[in-house]
Amino acid sequence: MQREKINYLLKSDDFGRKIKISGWIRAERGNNYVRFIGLNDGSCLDHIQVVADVEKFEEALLKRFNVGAALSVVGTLKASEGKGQRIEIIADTIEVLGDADPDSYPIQPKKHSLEFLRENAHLRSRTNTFSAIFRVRHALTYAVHKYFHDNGFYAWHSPILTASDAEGAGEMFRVRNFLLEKKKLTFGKTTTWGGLSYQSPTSNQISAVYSNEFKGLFLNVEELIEKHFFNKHKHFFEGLVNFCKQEEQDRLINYETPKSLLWSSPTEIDALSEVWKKYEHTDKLTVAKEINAFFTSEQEKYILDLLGKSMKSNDTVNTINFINNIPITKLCFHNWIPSNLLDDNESVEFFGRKTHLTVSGQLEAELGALGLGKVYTFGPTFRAENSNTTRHLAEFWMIEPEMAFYEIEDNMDLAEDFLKYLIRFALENYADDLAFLDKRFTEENNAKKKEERAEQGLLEKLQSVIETDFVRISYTEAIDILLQSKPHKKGKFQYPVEWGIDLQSEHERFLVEKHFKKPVILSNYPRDIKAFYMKQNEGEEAGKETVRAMDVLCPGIGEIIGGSQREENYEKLKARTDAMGITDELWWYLDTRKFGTVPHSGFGLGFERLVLFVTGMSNIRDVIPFPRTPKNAEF
RNA sequence: UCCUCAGUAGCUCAGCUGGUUAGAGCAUCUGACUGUUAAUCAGAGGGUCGUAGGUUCGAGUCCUACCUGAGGAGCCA
Repeated sequence: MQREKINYLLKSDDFGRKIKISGWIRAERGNNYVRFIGLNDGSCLDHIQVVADVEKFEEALLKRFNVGAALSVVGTLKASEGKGQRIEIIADTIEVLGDADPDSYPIQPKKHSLEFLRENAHLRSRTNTFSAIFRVRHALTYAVHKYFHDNGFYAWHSPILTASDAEGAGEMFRVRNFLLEKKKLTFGKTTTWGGLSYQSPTSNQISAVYSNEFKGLFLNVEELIEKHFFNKHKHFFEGLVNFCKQEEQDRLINYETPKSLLWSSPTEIDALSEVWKKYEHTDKLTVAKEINAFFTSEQEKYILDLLGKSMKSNDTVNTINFINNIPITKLCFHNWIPSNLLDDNESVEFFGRKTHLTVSGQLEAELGALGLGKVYTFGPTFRAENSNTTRHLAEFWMIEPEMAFYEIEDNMDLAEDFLKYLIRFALENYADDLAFLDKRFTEENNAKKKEERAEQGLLEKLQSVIETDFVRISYTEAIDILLQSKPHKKGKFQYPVEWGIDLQSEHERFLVEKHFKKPVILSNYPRDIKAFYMKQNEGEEAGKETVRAMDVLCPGIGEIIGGSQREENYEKLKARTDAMGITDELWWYLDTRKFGTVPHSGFGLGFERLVLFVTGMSNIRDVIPFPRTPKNAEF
């Protein structure tokens, strides 16, 4: 028998028909005679009510109908006898596909905090709110592709791994193959070497070290050695020294095999421990000398020479050299020193050069547009910024259309039309989910303090966005408005307003939420606060040069789109890349201006910010299934 | 990374200027109830008060450090 979807059944009315459904129990009530089970299969927001006559089922089976369990039900579709739902299913047979122990299943049939559900992100798609959010997210995903396809764009897969770090869009994640590190010891755990166990530092301890004792990351070697090598991890150090002593380089690099060889001589450990005890409270140079005496071979001398040198020096370079020159310390120290300080050696790079995770596919998208006419990318992007806000993620999805023969005004037209289309698509196709989110939004909003409340409901807001024209003003006009605004005159802005500043979020919020009360497109920003590739306006007085940038700001979430017309003039662009010292690296980008250059434009839309806007959620971590933020990559 | 706030039962939270045996609602378990709708009623179990130090005769409460979370800022999408 074929399983039917609940969203379909809830709309049907051919009563008396035998059907089969499967889903998860969302609600369960009843008495000694009859049980009511709310079953949801994710196909829609509502669940369908399954009615089970107690006498038809074994007591042992009935006991397994707990919230969260998965059932497969065969029964008859009927008009409901009770109030609250139109139809229900009188069950003939019920099979428990998967039990959910009520003692340990975390999702209860009650309202959970978003924080709690975030920590249980693997199960949160089983809740009303999150299933609605993710269905809307799907709607928007689909609408993006549909819009572009219908409007003559081609999907363009720009690379995720990139050697260019010139986009200027924030910190990047380094991509490495870690062939060496793969062999390193296990850290943050108790490691047993030759019958002795060592508590190695955890990453938390290490970051604590960086944030406090070594602020700024300029490691004072003496301190490092003293505090961490000796004091805190002396056992580890003892092992380290011994390890250096015994292992040849090849062995070190092929670390997996020789574990059994590591501690062949317990007397050496004892001897070293004695040395250690003697000098525990004396200065480290004495310790170094004493250790020096302990070593005899040429290799040992070499190590000690380096150790001694770096102990006397304060600078990072020497530390790194020291660490890199002793294979085992290199392996160990990779846990203690940010990897970007180590191994800028191209020979160990997988791609033969430094590579990163992309922060933007724009530069490559331009290459596509300057051949295919109109292209768009829709893929993941990565920012290594330590940002902890409700609108930033380390991994997020970005949509970047890029169009040849588009001036800045065409770009704005597209951005506005595109946004409206996406919202309209969601409203038309996922009305139930949005109605639910609207209700939720209103409840949340009413719980807020009066001055923080949004004036419009969610649906009302979305409707107004698709019906009204976005405000379009220049940066200069925006500054004028701000200068004449009440908060500025009363000194309420925390940051001063003057031509040339980058607008702070308090300024943007004032423009969008207080002054215009609708989406605003700002354009023509000062050149000096924008990226190198933006087209420079002509005939402007010195010090007041602007570029054809545009930002679309939306109420509640701020900047949702950032874009520009691109500089298509080879000389002007080269002047900017020269100034930044990236001309050589970007030869291929400049080539597009050398051969058949044309005016072109594009923008980037942060997909999660769009989902935030449409769902009315307030934290970006709740609109992506598994958010990545600093210190969080669970799931 | 900075600022502010928070961390007490499975969840949400109360716990006053330090003072005897740390509480409530929901959830769970047991029992009652012929159609429930966040079911209802009666009872039971459930806690290293984020971690480590410190002050004190005495710390959930005060101090210090760290960890984690939230909100705001910066960076941006």
